[in-house]
Amino acid sequence: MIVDIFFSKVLNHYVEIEYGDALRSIRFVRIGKNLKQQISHKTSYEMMRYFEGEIVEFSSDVEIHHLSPFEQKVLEETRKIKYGKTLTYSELAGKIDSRAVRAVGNALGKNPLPIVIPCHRVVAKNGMGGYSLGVEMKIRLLELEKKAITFNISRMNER
DNA sequence: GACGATAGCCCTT
DNA sequence: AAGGGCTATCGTC
Repeated sequence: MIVDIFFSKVLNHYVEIEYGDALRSIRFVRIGKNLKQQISHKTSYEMMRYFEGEIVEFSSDVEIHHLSPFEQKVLEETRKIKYGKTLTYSELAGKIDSRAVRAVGNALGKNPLPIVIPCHRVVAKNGMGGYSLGVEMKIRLLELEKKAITFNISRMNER
């Protein structure tokens, strides 16, 4: 088992990424008890670039087999949401042929791999909805992506 | 059975 | 127009 760690300026948090056979868990910690950066895995580099404002699609395999079938379906569907896009809880439910809108929210709350499984891109129909790591962080992530997208568009228009 | 990271309706100010 | 109460819905615990 490997644990990678680096500091994210935008979030003002350390990011701890645990690998087993595949990507196992991602956690954010505020205070580093003299944590030193340690990066050995491709996904960790991708995450660093993500936080720098690059438009990144994550490639790694993901360990979620310990979760219920429903939760796995929700998270797999969430994974398909493209960078900078958002979906509502009910739209996501519809995609997996369910009307359990609130159960979707509950499943997302158990997401062991935030960012890589972009649960911050699932929002309420009228408003932001919740986020297990605090709505503040959700907002910051969505803003990061919005900026990255508009920056990219303005670069395209330069030529 | 109760509880949600929901949503829609209906009522009041 | 904004906010509060009520209810349908359904997967977890």
